[in-house]
Amino acid sequence: MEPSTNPTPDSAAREAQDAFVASWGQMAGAWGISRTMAEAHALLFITGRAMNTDEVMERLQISRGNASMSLRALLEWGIVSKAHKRGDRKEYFQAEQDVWAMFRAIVRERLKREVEPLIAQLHEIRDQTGAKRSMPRHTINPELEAQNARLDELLDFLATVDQLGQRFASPQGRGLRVAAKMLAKVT
Amino acid sequence: MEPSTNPTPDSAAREAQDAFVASWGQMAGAWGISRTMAEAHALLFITGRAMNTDEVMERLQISRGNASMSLRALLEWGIVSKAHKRGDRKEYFQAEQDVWAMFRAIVRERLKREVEPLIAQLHEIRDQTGAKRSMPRHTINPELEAQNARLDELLDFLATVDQLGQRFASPQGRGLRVAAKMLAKVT
DNA sequence: CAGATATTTCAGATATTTTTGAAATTAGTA
DNA sequence: TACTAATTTCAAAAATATCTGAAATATCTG
Repeated sequence: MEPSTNPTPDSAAREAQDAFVASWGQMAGAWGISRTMAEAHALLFITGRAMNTDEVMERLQISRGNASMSLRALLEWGIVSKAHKRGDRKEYFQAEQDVWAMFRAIVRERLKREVEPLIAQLHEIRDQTGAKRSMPRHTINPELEAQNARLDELLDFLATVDQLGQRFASPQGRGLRVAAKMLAKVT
Repeated sequence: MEPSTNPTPDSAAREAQDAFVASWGQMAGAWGISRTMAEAHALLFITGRAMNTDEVMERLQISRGNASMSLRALLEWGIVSKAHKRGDRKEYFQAEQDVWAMFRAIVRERLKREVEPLIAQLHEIRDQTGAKRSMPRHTINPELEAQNARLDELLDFLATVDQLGQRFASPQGRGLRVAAKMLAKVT
């Protein structure tokens, strides 16, 4: 004897997992990643298990290629890591279980991929239309000056975001969690 | 005499604008909004002018329908506002010029659209598999307990994010700018 | 090393999102 | 109110992004 213990063994857990995967997957679009990638992450996170490619494929009903690419991407984001099982040649994947560490990894990666390149591009654009201070008098053009001021403001903002992010999302990053909890309390 | 002042009057400003629009537009995908929406915002922000639909269409080379939808979406995000010119029946649109106010509006909107609905959904899922503390003894299932603990951790995290966001991105929101500048300095 | 298994890659197929453009609606003017 | 201009809507078209599946590559095992 072994099946048919009760109505269903832990189908409740299973259903909750599926619902979680679906919810997490819905968010994907709004954050610029593919649904599958979000779902794979959700599955690994909520089950807390290390799963191999075939298990993920099966559970999410996706192709091998898709599973491979999605899991790789999650590794690159640093929120999933590899694991191995003795006597099993397959690679296993497990999600970072510390929610704050996961969040820090995501912030770090977005800064690196999106904010920093943007800052670099904006600096180039800014330099196209004159150095920060003092230009030859005759060059002064109020419109251009105003435009440059807007760019400078934006660059200043982005630099602050980047600095703050760097500091509080550093891998050890005691920072954020403590700061957040503290700030959240202060009314 | 009027054209051909020099090589080009303020074509430099124009070129910088185009470059800025392109850079800003590139980010769109990663943040889950359409390229056009980002470009329209970039255009209004960098020029600092109030423009009507036709000007935006012309400048970005997009259709009327697209311009209408994109500008409307920007209004809903609260980072663009309407303006009117005397003797002109057209609606004009201008971007919020304060970068920090713009950022606050975006954060507020993302919390409302993405984080809060997610929290609600996760609570439902959480409730499916048992109340937070104390269950009938016989129901205890270590796997399920662990899964619920993960959900609780995540919910706790999201609640903190939401609270913090609410506080520092409130419309007046002195909060963030000051806090950010302060925190950024502390080494 | 040879064979077996696992993983990656990527061209083509699918699915999703975005855009167009013209008809319907709304708002302004005389 | 009748007319005109401005704006919105939305079905269909176009553009993008995502996914599949099988071939190519890499890795493991004896």
